[in-house]
Amino acid sequence: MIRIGDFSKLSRVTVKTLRYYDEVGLLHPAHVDVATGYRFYAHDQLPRLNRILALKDLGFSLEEIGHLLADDLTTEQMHGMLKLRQSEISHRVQDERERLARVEARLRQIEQEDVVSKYDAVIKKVEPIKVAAVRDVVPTPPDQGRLWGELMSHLAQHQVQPLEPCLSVYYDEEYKEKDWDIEVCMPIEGDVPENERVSVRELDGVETMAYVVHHGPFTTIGEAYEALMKWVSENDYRIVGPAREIYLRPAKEGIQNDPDTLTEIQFPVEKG
Amino acid sequence: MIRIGDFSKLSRVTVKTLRYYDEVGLLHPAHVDVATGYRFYAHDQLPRLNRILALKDLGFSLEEIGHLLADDLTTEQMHGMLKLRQSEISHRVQDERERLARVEARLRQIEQEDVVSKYDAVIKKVEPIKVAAVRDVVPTPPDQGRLWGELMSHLAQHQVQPLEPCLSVYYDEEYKEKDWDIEVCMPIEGDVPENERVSVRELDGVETMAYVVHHGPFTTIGEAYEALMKWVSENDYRIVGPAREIYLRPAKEGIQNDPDTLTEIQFPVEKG
DNA sequence: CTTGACTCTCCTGTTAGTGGAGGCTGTATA
DNA sequence: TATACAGCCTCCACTAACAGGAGAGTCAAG
Repeated sequence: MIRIGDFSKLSRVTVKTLRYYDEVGLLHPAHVDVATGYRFYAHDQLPRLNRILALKDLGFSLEEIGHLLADDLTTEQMHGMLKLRQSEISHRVQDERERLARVEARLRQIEQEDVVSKYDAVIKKVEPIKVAAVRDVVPTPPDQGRLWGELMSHLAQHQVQPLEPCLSVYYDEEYKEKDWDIEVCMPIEGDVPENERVSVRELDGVETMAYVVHHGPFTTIGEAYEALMKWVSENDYRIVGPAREIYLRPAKEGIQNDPDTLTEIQFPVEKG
Repeated sequence: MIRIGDFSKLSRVTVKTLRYYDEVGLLHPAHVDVATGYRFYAHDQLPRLNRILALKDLGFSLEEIGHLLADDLTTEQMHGMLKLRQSEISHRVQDERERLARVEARLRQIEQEDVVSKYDAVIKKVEPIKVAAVRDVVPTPPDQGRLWGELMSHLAQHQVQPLEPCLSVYYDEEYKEKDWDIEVCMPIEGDVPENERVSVRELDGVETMAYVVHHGPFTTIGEAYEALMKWVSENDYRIVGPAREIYLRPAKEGIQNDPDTLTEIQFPVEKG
């Protein structure tokens, strides 16, 4: 019979941990003195403790270890648990490696430009969203105001309450000097009749959407695009769909340099 | 002014999380109604929230993010934090990859032998330990009994209380049919005079000691050695020192096949 | 006025233990 | 034999970053 302190030295497991394993039922002492509550361990409990340590080392939780030890499972079951563990760990490895790549991209950015970017790119998931939309080719982005006029008057005409926030989709794949293919969208609930100018449809949901939020006048929105595109390429993503601009707080009617607008720029992306 | 639910939809951050960030001081709402306690956010709080998400994505804790946002730090400080993060993450990646290798080694073992080994190899750290020892070449391991006799009588002669557990060190690098170079060791406290047979010294501590515990008669201890050596090679370690046998519960005087002995077998190892 | 959606605070639970307070127990020494 | 002290006990609080839920108050629409 070995007292807890000696068993702790023998096994190199702290006394606290041994008591905890007793409490959660992983390893009860061979004998407990009823009068004093002292725990006494037997030598032959060491193999069990070592099995616990080995399984912990493989990444199993204490609860899983409890089942593994209690259920006396078959080789196939053990095999299955290990397979599961394997896939979980390799996912974690993958995640951490991507995180590492992001950190390194940030480091490179700081080293090259010696300044911390004001833009923070993040990935999120975007749900599908029902919108009323007008799509057309306009000379320059500010000219989309005309499309907004069309869309809003159509909605007003049918007494549909638009939801917040509105957005535009930019379909051109490369940069253009003029003639932009733009769709202006208003999220709606319920139904609105379509016509030859106004369509009603669902914008696709996107699993991995990279985005930044631009705070400032529209005239400097190019910086946000630049920052986001740089982040996308440095983090080994590629753009797989049209960009969106979400007008979180739009400019006052037609004022192009309202200094207090808030615009989210989104790119659907995929790894590689 | 945006209510918490809408701000949650806008940012794709749960209401619970927003309340938590308020509580820990990461992001207080722009305004809180004193009467109702309702939180109201402003559009221009989104960039800050996105910065929080981006930093979280890089692996910073919320506490670190708090400092990063509050202290308005220099480029060099940011650089330093990122470097630290980089090294932490790459360590984690390394750890997880080693864990993955261990899981895969177990899987291979199950697939090849279709049976779950009764031995569980684990790595632990071993502290230096002061011992009295007798080292000599003996024909076969069971002949070390003679050395034990010498050692014990010396200790008894000087009235030194031996500590538990005793151990042997096996110095031969390759397997031998006969003539084993063995040192028998008794941990002691305090001082004992040496003589030409008995030395007193410190056994080295070992950072990474691989070990298994053998439960059963000495005659089958070969299986434990085999299992440990297999584990060592499968997990890409190599043996970098003499093996030790720790007699956790020794056999009754000279009985080679006491079925209830407990022996720990240790190999100092290194990665690669 | 009622309904239902939204919000509030407060409490508990999550992992695998660690740290500490306050109080027994067992042994060695004076 | 008294006492010091190491070792042991239980119970409680704490960790990170929230999630889930109870019970109660708030708001706008019908």
